[in-house]
Amino acid sequence: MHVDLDYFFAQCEERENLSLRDKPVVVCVYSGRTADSGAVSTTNYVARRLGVKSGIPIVMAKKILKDADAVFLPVNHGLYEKVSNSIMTLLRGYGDRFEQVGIDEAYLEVTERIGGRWEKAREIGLTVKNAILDAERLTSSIGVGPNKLIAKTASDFQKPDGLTVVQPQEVKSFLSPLPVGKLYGVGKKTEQRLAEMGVKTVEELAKIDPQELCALFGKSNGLYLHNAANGIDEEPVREREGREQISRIATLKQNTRDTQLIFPELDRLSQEVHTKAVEAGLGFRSVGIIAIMEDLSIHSRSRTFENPSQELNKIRNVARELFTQFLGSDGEMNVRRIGVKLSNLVKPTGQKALSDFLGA
DNA sequence: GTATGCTTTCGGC
DNA sequence: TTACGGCCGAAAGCATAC
Repeated sequence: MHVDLDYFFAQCEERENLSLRDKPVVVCVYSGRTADSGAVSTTNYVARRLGVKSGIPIVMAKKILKDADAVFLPVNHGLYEKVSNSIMTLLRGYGDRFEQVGIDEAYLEVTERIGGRWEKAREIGLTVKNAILDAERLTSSIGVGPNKLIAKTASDFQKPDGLTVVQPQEVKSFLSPLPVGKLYGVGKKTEQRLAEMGVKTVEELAKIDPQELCALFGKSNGLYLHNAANGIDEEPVREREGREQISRIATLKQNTRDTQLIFPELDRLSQEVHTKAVEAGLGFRSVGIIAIMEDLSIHSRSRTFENPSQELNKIRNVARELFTQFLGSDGEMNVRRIGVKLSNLVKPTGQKALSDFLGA
C-alpha cells in the first residue's frame, strides 16, 4: 500500500487557516534576492486548475493569479515536519513493515493483513485515510496493489482524496492505457525517446522486445522498463534508517565568481550542515559542493575520505578547495546559487563512541 | 566478467 | 517577454579490484 499526502505543504497551510480553502494557495521558497525572487514549492488544487504548479518562478505565479484572490505564503518547514512526523508514527501501526519516502509518502506492507482477500484492501485503505483525517485533518491518496510499483501508480491514479485498489488480475488492464510517463522511473527524457519510437502507452511499451529496450537504454534500464510495463516489481518494503545525506543550498546576493563574495556564504552553509550532522550524531566521509550558474545549469564536486570526520574545519576547508578548483576549471560564467553537502554518513552504533570511528 | 565504490547528474516533490 | 528553490534519493558513468 502506498500513502501519499495530498498537496502536502499547501494542505498543511489550509489546515492552519481554513479560510484559505477556497482560494488559490501558493507555498513559496523566497530566495531573498529581490522581493519576489524564488520558486513555487507547492500549490493547492484551486491554484493548479489555474495553471500554477510546483517549480515555476513566483513572479510568474503572481502574474497568472493577479485577479484570483490568491494567497502566497513562505514555506514553514517546522509545521510540515511536525504534521509529517505525527502521521508517519500513526501509519506504522497499519502495516507489518513501513517505509517512509520523503516528507509526505510511505509504503506499508499489508500482504499478510489482506491475506489474499482483496476486498480487505479497500477496507484497510479507508481505515488509514480516516485515521489521517481524524488525527491531523488532512486528506490523502492511497493505492493498494500486488507490489510497490503498482501501489505507487495506483495512489497517483485518483487524487486528491483518492483510493485505488488494483488486484493482481487487474494489473494489466490498469497499466495498459496509461501514458508511459505515469510509470515510476520514466521521466521526461525517457518519455521523449519512447515517443520517438512510437511508444506512448504502457501497453505499447510492454510489447517491445526486452532485448531491444536493453540495447537502447542499457541493460539495467531496459530490463527495468520491460518489467515495469508488465507490472513486475520485486522491491521489498524496507525500513529506512537515518538520512543518507545532509545538504544546504542558498542563493547568493548577486551572481559572481569572486571567492571573496562566495566564501563567507560557503562557510555559513558549511556551519549549517555541520550543526545538522552533530545534532543527528552523524559523522561524514564525503564533502561536496554544488554550484548553480546564472543559466541555472547545475554542477557538483565532491571528495571522499578514508575515515569519517565530524569536524567543521574539514567541511569548510574541503568546500573551499572544491569551489576554488571548480571555478578554475569552468570558464567565466557567474554563479547564482551555492551549496554544501555531506554524504557517506556514518552512524556510530553499539557501545562505541563516535570518536572511535573518527580519523586521528 | 562481476562486484564494488566513487563522482556527477537526473529528476521527484 | 522574461521571470527561477531547496532539499532528497536514485541512476548513470566511470575506475578499480578480484
